[in-house]
Formats: sequence, C-alpha cells, structure tokens
Amino acid sequence: MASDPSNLQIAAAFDELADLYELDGAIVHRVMAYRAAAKAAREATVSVAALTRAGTVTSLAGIGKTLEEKIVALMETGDIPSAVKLRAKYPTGLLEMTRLPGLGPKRARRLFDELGIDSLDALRAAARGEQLRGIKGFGAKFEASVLSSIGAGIGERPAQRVLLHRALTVGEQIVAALREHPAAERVELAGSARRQADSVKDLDIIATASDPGALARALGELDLIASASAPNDNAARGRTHTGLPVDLRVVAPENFGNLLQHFTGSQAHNMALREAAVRRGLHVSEYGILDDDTGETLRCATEEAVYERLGLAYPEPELRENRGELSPDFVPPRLITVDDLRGDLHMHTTASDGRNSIEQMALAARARGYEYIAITDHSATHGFGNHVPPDELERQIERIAEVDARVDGITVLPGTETNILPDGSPDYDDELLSRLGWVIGSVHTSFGMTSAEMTQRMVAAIEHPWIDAIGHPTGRKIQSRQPYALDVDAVIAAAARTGTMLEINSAPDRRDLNDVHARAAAENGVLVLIDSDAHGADRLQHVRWGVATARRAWLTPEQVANTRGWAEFAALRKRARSAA
DNA sequence: GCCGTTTTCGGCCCGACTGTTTTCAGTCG
Repeated sequence: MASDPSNLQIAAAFDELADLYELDGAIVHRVMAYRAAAKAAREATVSVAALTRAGTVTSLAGIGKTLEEKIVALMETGDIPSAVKLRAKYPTGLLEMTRLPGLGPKRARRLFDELGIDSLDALRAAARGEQLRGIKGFGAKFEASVLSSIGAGIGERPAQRVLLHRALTVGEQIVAALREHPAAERVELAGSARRQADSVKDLDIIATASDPGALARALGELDLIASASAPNDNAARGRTHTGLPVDLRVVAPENFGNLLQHFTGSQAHNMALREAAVRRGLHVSEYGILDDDTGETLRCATEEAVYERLGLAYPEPELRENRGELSPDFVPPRLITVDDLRGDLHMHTTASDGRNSIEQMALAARARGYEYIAITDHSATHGFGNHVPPDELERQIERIAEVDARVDGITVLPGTETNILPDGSPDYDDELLSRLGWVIGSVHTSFGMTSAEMTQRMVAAIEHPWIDAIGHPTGRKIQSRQPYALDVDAVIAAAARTGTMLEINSAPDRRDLNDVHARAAAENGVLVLIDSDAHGADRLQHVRWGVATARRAWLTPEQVANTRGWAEFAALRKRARSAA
C-alpha cells in the first residue's frame, strides 16, 4: 500500500472479514470480535496504523494479537490473506442476499450450498421457479417475500438512512402532537434520533398514557403519518410521508425508564451495560433489572434509576456509544448547549453564494444573542460564479466596516473563507489577509490527493500566519461523500502547535469535524469552533447540529472557542496571539 | 477472536418475532 491505511479502511477490512466469517459459519463471538474491532478502529482517536508500527495497537480494547497481525498484513501487502481466501469462496452476491429481510448469513449459505444461488438474480429466478420451498426451512411465504423485496430494490444497496435534521423535523412534530392527546402522559423520542446521531433509520417513541390503546391509535390518525398498521393496546407503527418508519410503544409508568433506556441505545452501549450488570449479578432488559440473588425484577420509572441501580453515573443520550461512558471512573461532562454560543465565525452573504446582506446577517445574529460574527464569503478561486476577487474583497471590507459601525450591539468582523490551494496556500495574498479580522481556510477542490499530499497541504495551511481556523476539515458529507484521505492526527497536532482552531461545521449534511475527531482535537488542546456556515439568515440556527456533534464529542463550553465573550475570543485568534 | 475481582480456558447481552415448526433456529433490533 502506497500509504498507511486509514482507520476507516482498517475498519472496513474488519467489517468485511466479519461478514465473510459469518458466511463461513464461524461462531458468533468470533464475528462479533471482528465487528467490535471495526468499531474500535473507526472510533480510534489516533492512527491505528501508527499504533501498529509502534507495537501498541493491542492497547485498543477489542484488538488482540491476531488482529494486530492482520493489520500488519494490510499495511505491508495491501490486503489480508484470510480475506483473499474467503472472497474466493463466497461471491459478493451472497452478501447482497443477506440484506433481504428474513435472509441472514446462515440461510443464504444454505441456498448457496444446496442450490448454488450466489446473487439476487439467481435468487429471484429460483423463487419464481418455486425451487426454494424444496429446501428444509424454506417455504412459499419466503419465496413471495423474496420476490417482493427484490422487486422493491432492497438488497441492491445498503438501507439508506435519513439525515438527523430531516428525521427530527418530523419526529419532534409527532412527539408534540402526541403530547397534545388527552390520554398522553409522558412522550419521549428514543433511538439514534435522541442520541443526535448523524443519521437515523427510524423514529422510536416511548410513552405512558392514561389510556394506552387510545394513544396508540392516535399515532395513525396524525396528519404527519402517511400509513399505519393496525395498532394494539400498547404499540403502533406507521410511516411518515417521506417513508420514515415510526414506532410508538406505550408502557406502564413504573417501566418507563427501562424502556426509554433500552430504546435509546446505542446497541453497543446496551451490550456493554448488560455485561457490566452481569458482573454484578444483575440482568438488564427493557422490562427491568433482574437480581440473581433475590430473583426479583426492579422496574424503573426513570432512566436515572436504571443507571443508579447499576452503580453507574448517568450518561446523557449523546454519550451512549460505549466510548468510555460506562467506565467506573466516568465523570459526566457539563456538555455544551446552543445557549452557550456567543458568536458565529462562518457565514456567507450575497457577495458570494449567500441569500442575505451583511446587515441582515448581523441583525439575525444579534437577535440570537450573539456578540460577534465574521462575514466569510468564498474567495477568489471558488468559481461557480460566486467568487470574490481581491478588489471586491477590499470593497466588502468597507461594507462590513460600515455595518459594524452602524449596527449596535454586535461586532461584525471582515473575514473570508479562503480556498486552500493544492500547495496549501490561501488564494489571497498575505497583505490582504492581514487586513481582515478573521480567516477560515477550507478545501473545496482537488479532493483526490493522496493522504500524504492532502495532509501536507492541510498542515501548510494550518501553519499559515493569517489562517485562523480550518473549515469543515475532512470534507465529508453524511450519506453522500466520504472524507478526503487525510491524516487527522497530524492535522490536530499542527493545529494544537500553531493555535489554529478547527471547525465543527454545522451544515446538517456535514457536521465536520465529526464526533470522534472533535473529541480528539479537544483532548489534544485544540480550540474547537462551532459555526453555522449559514448561506441565509434563517440558517444561523443550524448551529444546533454542530452543537449536537460537539455533545457527542463530550465537549464542554470551555473546549469551544466561540462560547467566549468578544474580548476573550478576539485575543484567542491566531492573528492576535502572533501580534502579542 | 478477545479477555481476566469467574485470569490462560471457557465464557462472551437480552428478548421478540418469524416461518416452518411438532419444539426451534435464525433473524432482528
């Protein structure tokens, strides 16, 4: 391999091995070990390849001697021998087959062994020919289900998840509507939406009610619900008009804490929680906590009671990913909230591709209670007809100064979002950059560089004296674009060394830095910035999504630069530090 | 395959649902 495999690539290799070993009939715990190792690699805050070279990779929980050898092979040869062997044995079509509902690795393997079915096409043909029912454990209903699933396009691609902001927009309306119902008592969102994950698969809602059946029936009657299956006395299931599944469970008040905890997850958190409980002679489920000694089940009205019975500190939902929140020495951090923000350092106006004027942005920011903003339109080489050439930026500086002088109660900084060119330099000259109050550097072109090249480019930008912060540092777009190849450790180290801030961009499809990287940045002493990247005054509120990511990164207000008042923030800018 | 106040082997979370079953394995969350 030309350069070290990234943590994401190592994680992908382990996930693939988990799938292949599962098809191969390995015991479930071995498969789980590979999946756990993939999670460990994906969430490691340092380069797994670098740890491997240093001989310390087995210090990561879930990675032992065997997996260390596989990483070494991946680094030295670009592949893992056992994966090569298993790939030759099981066609990729088999993995696509296991995406169909009701068809897992065991049953897919049986169809492969007994009928030679190795693709969705072959499976459809066999189902049409009624050949599946000849295999023990398969029947006519399964053939019909296969044809319907394949007809619906399931299996051709992994199930698409919905961006958090879209899911919450409708999810919060559904919760609000259910709370209005006369039978409703408590109604709470659970699941990955409650944990503020990047994307969600469905909406889980947990409720208590004076008349459970009435509340369950109410779900399907909401205008927000396009279709619903027949509700029973304590559960209902429906779909929104965009097809997002919604599950409502109505429970007894004395069990509400158990259910809410269970359905908030994450799965990894719950598994680790139950393992910790077993070591104390307790068994946790959605129905309560069973005590081995007494044989009694403790039911919990609140989540707090669940964690308390297990002797654990209460973790906010955003922290429930089994990333240390269940450790005995876990101390709940005071997580940042939207109300902690005092400024926004990344937004656009009509000078580039924004929809509003400088003044409109300033007034909207002031209405949010901010003390300061920076106007950061795109720079000279942005293209798309939205660039700001140097002479135009000079006029923009004048316009911003005029608004800053005229509008009371908020400081408006003249800034730019300058492109980081392939060689790492900004696309305005230093003299012009020095006249600004704030500069964000972002990569918008040449995404295809190697990791070494991209890292060198980014570090050069970080070392530039007039670049105060790096915008959307990895370039990822949730569900649509992978981050560019980049050694994030090196970027964090350079940012810490130079006093350059790293942004959590709040655009709901970016949230970049992500939770894992933002946590690593803060732990290494980098000041994190939460910006809206608003292209209109009504988008300043997008900081909600950046704050959500920051909370998932365990960030406190102290670790986020723009929670400071203006005087303090001003002095933290790299340009102010250099001058001092 | 990992891991250890059950330590180097024998465990490794919990329960519901489904279709094909006559007692359950596999799948799913």
